[in-house]
Amino acid sequence: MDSEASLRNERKRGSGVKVVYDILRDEILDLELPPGSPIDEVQLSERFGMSRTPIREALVRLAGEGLIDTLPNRSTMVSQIDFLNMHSYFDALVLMYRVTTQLAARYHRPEDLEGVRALQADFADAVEAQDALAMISTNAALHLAIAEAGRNPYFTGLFSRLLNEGRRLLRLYYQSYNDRLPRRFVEEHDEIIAAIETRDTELAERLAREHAEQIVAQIQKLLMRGDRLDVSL
Amino acid sequence: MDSEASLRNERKRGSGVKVVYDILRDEILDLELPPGSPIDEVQLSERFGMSRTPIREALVRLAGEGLIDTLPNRSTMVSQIDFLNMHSYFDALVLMYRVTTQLAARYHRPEDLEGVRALQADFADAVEAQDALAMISTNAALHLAIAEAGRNPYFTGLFSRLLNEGRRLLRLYYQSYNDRLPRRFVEEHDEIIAAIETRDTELAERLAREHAEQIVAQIQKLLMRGDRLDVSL
DNA sequence: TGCATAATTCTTGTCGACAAAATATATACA
DNA sequence: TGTATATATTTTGTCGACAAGAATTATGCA
Repeated sequence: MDSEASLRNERKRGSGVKVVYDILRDEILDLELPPGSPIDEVQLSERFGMSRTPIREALVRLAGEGLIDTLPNRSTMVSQIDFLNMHSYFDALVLMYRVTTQLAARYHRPEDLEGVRALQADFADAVEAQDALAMISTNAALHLAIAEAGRNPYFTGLFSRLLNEGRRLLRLYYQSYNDRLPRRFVEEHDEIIAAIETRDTELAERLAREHAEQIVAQIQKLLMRGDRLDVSL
Repeated sequence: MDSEASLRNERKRGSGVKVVYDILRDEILDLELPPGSPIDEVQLSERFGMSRTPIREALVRLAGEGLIDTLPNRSTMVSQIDFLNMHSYFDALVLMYRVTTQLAARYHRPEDLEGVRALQADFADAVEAQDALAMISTNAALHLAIAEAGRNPYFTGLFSRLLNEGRRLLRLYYQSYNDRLPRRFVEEHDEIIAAIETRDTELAERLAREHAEQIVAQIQKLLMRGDRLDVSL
């Protein structure tokens, strides 16, 4: 348990908050810290072997991204997944898929596509291996790389946040995620990348929309089945 | 200057960071702290009469929203306005105008429009009074109220951030902003509100787009004229 | 026993201090 | 005089401590 605390003295000055932030962020997105988990500052400070000050700064950052909720003067906990307003999430997700892909078709440079193709290969591997967790993260990385080729930091920022939310959401269901459908996603990705390469903005946008709607429909189907893990609303 | 510091003892526990955050945020958006201004923690702690700890947490929040840039172990300063990638900003702004207005037409409740109309009246007053600063802020408040009637926090959040950026940007030019054109904006607002009320999503979206493009063209014209204040790129 | 109040424990927000980086200044040497 | 090294100063990141609120437990009273 003190594998992290033992880094106490070999840590570079100023890296403290970033370490805590990165680790907690991953644990939240991977549901190792499920929604509603209490966040105890002193416990964290013991775990990471540092004082509460850098811990707190990391928590402020996490709160800024909506990953934790802080009640003033009272406890702070991992934020809930809002199943009631899910359509807001899907609307935003689909729109960001569309617009980032379209902008990528317009503004990408050839060298951008190398990275994108590498990530698409990773995604294909994950699908082939039926590794749902890897699928989730490689899919997010792929689409984020496409978004970055579109070179609009405002859209990329929101999209990144939405994909993270999705990572948390999908993690809820990843057991039921290994049917044959994802294989279609690989082909869809290939078509999207081709449309980007030929700078066909209209086609890229349309394919991205269809792709996004596929994904949303898939998630909604999972949501409807109600075989989700026991996590409070 | 110690009018803020004198609140030392009458301040409620926990309100410190919020006070500092709000004040600094306003000062940055109003260009009282122009881009590039150095942020000195000890100076702020003296000014607000509190220790550096709450100051720092406020700065972390500001950095999270991109309003200040923090070089590790080195100085932190008010973030620059990125004139080179302005088109990214305009793209995002126009899209958020469109989508939030469209969603408002779909999802608003009648009582939402009361608030919207009140803010539109404020905007009309500001235009009538040729008060450019008030125009900027009332216009932002109006469109944000419309966005909130659309009930998608992801879009509202991004839009809010963009409108803030715009507030900072327009503040650069507000002297040259008092020609006759804004009067058209009042009428356009009225049309948009009417379209929302009749739940004509398509019309609302189209009007919002035209409105946004008007505004963007107006800003770009100001940018091109080059008569901007002396602020470093 | 049930409920309201008081005492106690825990957690959070803030503070002052200190040490590591970085910056500025001074000194040495060519 | 100019450059390089050493010293001093400033600024930032972190720490341990403490006090205010909230949560919890204990106590008193009907």
